[in-house]
Amino acid sequence: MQIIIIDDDRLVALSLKTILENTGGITVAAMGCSGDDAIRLYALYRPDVMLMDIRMEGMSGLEAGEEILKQAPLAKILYLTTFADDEYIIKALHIGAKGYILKQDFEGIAAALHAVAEGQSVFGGRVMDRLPDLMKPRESFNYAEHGISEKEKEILELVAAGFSNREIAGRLFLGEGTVRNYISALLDKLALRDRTQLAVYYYTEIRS
Amino acid sequence: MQIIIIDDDRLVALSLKTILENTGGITVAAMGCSGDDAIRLYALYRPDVMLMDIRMEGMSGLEAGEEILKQAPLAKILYLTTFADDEYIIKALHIGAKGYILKQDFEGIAAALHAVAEGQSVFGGRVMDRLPDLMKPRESFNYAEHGISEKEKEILELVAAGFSNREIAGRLFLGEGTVRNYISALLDKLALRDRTQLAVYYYTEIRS
DNA sequence: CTTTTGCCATGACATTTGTCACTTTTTTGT
DNA sequence: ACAAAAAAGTGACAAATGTCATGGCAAAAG
Repeated sequence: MQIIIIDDDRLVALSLKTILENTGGITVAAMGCSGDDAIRLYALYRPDVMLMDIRMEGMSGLEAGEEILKQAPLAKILYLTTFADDEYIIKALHIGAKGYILKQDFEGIAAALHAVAEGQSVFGGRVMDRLPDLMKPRESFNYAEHGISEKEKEILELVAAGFSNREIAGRLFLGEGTVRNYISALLDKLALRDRTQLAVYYYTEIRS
Repeated sequence: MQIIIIDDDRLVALSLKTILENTGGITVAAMGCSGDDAIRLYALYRPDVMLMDIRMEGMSGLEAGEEILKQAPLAKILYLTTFADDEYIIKALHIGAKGYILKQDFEGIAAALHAVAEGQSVFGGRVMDRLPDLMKPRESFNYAEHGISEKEKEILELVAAGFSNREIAGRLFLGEGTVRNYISALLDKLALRDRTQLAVYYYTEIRS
């Protein structure tokens, strides 16, 4: 398996090369220390896996990865990082990286590379711990606990969809005043002030 | 590395055992075909990794995994499945599984096992494709594209937080009428009707 | 049978909101 | 320094919104 290592700390890059080439089955085709290197070397060598630091001077690993994937959508990029930063994790996932592992887990990097080469995606232990938080478990909101009736729930959803009282009334075959009353009741029960706060509440607390 | 294989299709389990034991470094300590087997065998052998089918007769792999993790929080469970089902993926992540790969990718199972043994988490290619959807892509909204200025953006955020015009004016040291004008401009640019739709837009399009 | 309760409606009212035309102030380019 | 452009403000107005007190009505409860 051929890989390319990109890290702006040349010592780290060299250490990785030494470790990985001695674990068998891995050949380091080239090494670089910047995002530009990454793009250039990938196009040149087409390695099985690209092992890249996510945080570098100048062009970040993410931008470089995005560019590489634009040119070669099947490229396999494995990011290396020193800490599990939520922002980076999400962005890495979004651009289509094949993994995100911590430099601390250096014993596992070889195994991760093999798995990535086989088409799997790999995440370091501590990185994984962050994922469930980012991926909302979608804990269903309990309307009953707040004393919200079925009809009130319906109205709340329409308000949260951006409809006016008149539109809601038309949709539910109710009087416009009735809708106003329902909204008043909702505002009271949820301790809010106006329909906009109702919508905000819906998106932050209910649909979270 | 010692593992346990759990699959209610004995033929599949046997095939896996044969394949894995011939790839080197992997020993199958035991095999089972139910959730109960999984719990019992895990407690008995304490394997490095538990390779388990997620879909089984009776107790599902998920329930068994939950129970195992309750008794041994550090247990490493790698789920095997035939298809990438969103529901299962989320639940598997939530209970703390170390991976979720497809049986079709059998060439990569050994590599995945090694990575998991080293503490990483592994996801099959097709499984990974589903993750960004489940995890809001949070693709940074481009305010400039809609001709929205910095101040307008600020106001939009305050509206989306549920503040009234008076409150926004106070917070930004602006006149109340000015705030209204800004909101009018925003509504015009985004082709919306009122502040509530503005909040809805914020949560659905921007903060996705 | 009445009483209560929940759901729907109405009308009056104060407030907030959105629009518009226009002025003042500040920034900026040259 | 001066004119153009952008940002901030004003006031008037119509429409939408939220509150409240009140009443009809049907089903459930007593």
